[in-house]
Amino acid sequence: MAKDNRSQFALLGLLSLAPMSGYDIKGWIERSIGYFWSESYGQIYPQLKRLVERGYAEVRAEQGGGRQKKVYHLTDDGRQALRAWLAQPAQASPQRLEFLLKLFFCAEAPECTAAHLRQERDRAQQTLKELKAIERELTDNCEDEHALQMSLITLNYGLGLARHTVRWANASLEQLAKGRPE
Amino acid sequence: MAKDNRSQFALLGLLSLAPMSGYDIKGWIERSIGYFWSESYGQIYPQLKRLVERGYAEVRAEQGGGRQKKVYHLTDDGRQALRAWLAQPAQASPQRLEFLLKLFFCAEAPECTAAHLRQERDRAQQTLKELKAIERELTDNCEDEHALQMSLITLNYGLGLARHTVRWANASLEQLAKGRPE
DNA sequence: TACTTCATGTAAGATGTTACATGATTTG
DNA sequence: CAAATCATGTAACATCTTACATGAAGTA
Repeated sequence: MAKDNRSQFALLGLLSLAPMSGYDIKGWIERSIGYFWSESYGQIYPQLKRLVERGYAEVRAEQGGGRQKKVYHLTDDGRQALRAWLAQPAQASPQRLEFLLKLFFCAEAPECTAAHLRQERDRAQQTLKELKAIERELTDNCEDEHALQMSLITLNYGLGLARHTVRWANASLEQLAKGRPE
Repeated sequence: MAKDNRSQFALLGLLSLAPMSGYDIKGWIERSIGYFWSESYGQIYPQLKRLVERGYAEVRAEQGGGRQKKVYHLTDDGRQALRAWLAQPAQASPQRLEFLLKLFFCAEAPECTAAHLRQERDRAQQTLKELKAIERELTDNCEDEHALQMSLITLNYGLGLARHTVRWANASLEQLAKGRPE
């Protein structure tokens, strides 16, 4: 496993939950960790191929119903690799928050400030709704207790973040209104 | 300005605050927006060249003291381009939070969970310190009132996020301890 | 039949980091 | 004088998204 390649480990992790196809993986990501991780097909399919090359996964063709589908199963080596990665401390994730960048420079266009704040607040409120949907999905579909606990921990991070964003945006809008009554 | 190229606009924005060299820009970023944006020299220097090609900035050689230095000044066109970008709504920033990814999959290695939570808490506490330093730096060095207000708004986001992270990590650690007394 | 969803994949290009090369100036 | 900092840049590589190509199966 060359350098670090986080996509690879994201796939490994998903396969640790259940055998899946590339298409399944995309859907799973969106319905579970989409609020803090994403992968495109342009990553998924080539990386799955590499997992097989490295012996971390095996493919089995399945046609449960009719459509042909390549289901990837984690191997023991794959599980080992995942565990080794989990044992390493996480690298700091350099974030790039475009809305903050725009806000930071809004001294140059003060009339745009409120719109950015409102947009971000609305976005966070939307996220809040989606996270609650994910919460239901997880509590219903997850049989593994450990996995559920981990899901709820990560979910709580997202929920708290979204709430913080709403509060912050509202407070900033108020402050803005006070500072410039006109 | 081809597609969107956010690095380009980050540079434009920084030049709107003051004329700067590539080296200055790197330092400025670290000392002001580093907690939500970063650029490497590999981006900065080529992009500055492109800004000049597009007429958004002008270079003036300066040796105020001795070292030769290329100071980039924003042109009117550059300021226009920046304002046009600021008027557009910010795109959603797809985040990739590695520590959440690891936590999410920690059902596979439950013994690693607490370490990840602690690491992230410590990281957030460190960030908190740094943000307070940035706060001092800004309030002291910033003469433009608008710019200061924008800085404080973005800073408050960071402060709130860091505090949320600390609280969340501690709560999760507690929950973890309760759930598995051994 | 037409549209949507399921399903896999590739190619091109944008984006971004790391490591390296170079050398002047300042500080200890 | 040595080390750190100031200062600019490039090349190689890694990463990631977008758009496209293809086609089967289910649904209106």
